[in-house]
Amino acid sequence: MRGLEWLLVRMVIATCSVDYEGRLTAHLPLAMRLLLVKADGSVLVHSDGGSYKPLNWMSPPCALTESEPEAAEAAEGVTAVWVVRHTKSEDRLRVRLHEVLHDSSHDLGVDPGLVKDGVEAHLQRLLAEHVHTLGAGWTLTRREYFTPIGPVDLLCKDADGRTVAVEIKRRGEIDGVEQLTRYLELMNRDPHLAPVTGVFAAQQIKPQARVLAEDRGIRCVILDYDELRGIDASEHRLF
Amino acid sequence: MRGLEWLLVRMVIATCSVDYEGRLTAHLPLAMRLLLVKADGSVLVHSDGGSYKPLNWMSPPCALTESEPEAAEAAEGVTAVWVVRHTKSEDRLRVRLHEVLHDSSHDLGVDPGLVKDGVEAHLQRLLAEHVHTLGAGWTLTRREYFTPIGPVDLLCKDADGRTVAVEIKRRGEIDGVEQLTRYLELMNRDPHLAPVTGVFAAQQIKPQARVLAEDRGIRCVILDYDELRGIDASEHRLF
DNA sequence: GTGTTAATTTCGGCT
DNA sequence: AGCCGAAGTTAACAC
Repeated sequence: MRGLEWLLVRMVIATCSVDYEGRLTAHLPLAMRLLLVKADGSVLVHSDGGSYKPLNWMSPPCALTESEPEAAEAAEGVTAVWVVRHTKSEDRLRVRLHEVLHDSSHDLGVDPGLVKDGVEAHLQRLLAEHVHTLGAGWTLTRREYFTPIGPVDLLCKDADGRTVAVEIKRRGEIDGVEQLTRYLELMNRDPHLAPVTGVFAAQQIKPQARVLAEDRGIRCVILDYDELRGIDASEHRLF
Repeated sequence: MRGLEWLLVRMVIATCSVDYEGRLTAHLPLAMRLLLVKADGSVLVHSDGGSYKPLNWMSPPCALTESEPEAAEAAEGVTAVWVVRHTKSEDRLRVRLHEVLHDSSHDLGVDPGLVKDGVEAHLQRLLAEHVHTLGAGWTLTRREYFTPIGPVDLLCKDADGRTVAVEIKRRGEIDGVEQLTRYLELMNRDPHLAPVTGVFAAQQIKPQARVLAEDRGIRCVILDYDELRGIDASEHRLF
């Protein structure tokens, strides 16, 4: 039971080489690196640069086995060998440690978790409240209008009462255009709804997505999150 | 100049709260966490669980400023404040440190980098060399055959001289079928190319992707990377 | 549990 | 430098 274990993070600074075998094969030559072993057995191999992604890693659920090096390895300077095996798949990570400069463990306890704001769901809510930004006289029929193949983000009517399906993305790519196209095809088969036109609304629209959308008669609209949010200056400044 | 700096990784274990403002707004309540500061100024906030992704972070290029807490913060137990600003954008990360249990820095030096093998590019090269595995008498016309909406992985001719477009994926999902479908639609509009049929080739094909592909008359082929690579038994077993 | 979609995606390749 | 597609994507959410 995880609740009975110590929730420790282990930090090791050591020269090491790393081999991964699983969905692909990968190798890290001998160098000084930071090794993190989390409470759930997962292992992260970090260098001192790059982004948050480790050079190599093993995701939970997995288990670490620490063992003595074989004679041939010891002769090359290996002082310890870690083998991390994924519990469900055949993925394996092997870390050969040479010189260890630091090795400490710390109890972190449980984490309350991250609170987010400003993702796609918020864009949808904001645009639903300000649907007039899509055109004068536009009105909202429904948010999350359900079809057999999934929900249409917004169903609107323009000033002339024509039905418009709106697909909202933070970043507009080809996938989103395909998604909206499927909805439009389906809805235009329904004589109660047809004709339905489409709007592809996103904070950013990639050129290829725009070309595809406009080729299919779908209008592209760039959304400005701050503008939609309006001057809600009530929010306090953190910085 | 980065070359003149010490390439250090700093590891801090501390109770802290974290606020991020940038592409979204996010907050981490007060808890014990691991903070990593890399040589390029990037910061990672890790808990003791989850995957390799930090709870919160700042990607390079960025700069960290460590400062004293304001009086109100100090009264709440804050002992230090880190502000990490992204150099190119308005992204900001604020870490309020309370109790610090560990704080050490280590020189890692430069990393030789990761060597990968077995990704999609290799599959494409291998299948191009062994296009006969798709059918007796098949020949390769072109790799990366360009269309206005993107490159077709392989363009082949079958034993009867009919043109076939091959889409290669490591893992075959619906997106890949949609992609191939778009290519086929486009190419079949061109009287010089039409008729063109499709092959969806992947190491693994999800059932829904297979159904969609076959419903559209696209043949599905499972690729065996080891088989394509041949019996290169020279490679030694690591595990 | 399986499948689908979003992500502060990150990362590499190519134009 | 920007754009595009893959990733050992990971993670959240719906069914």
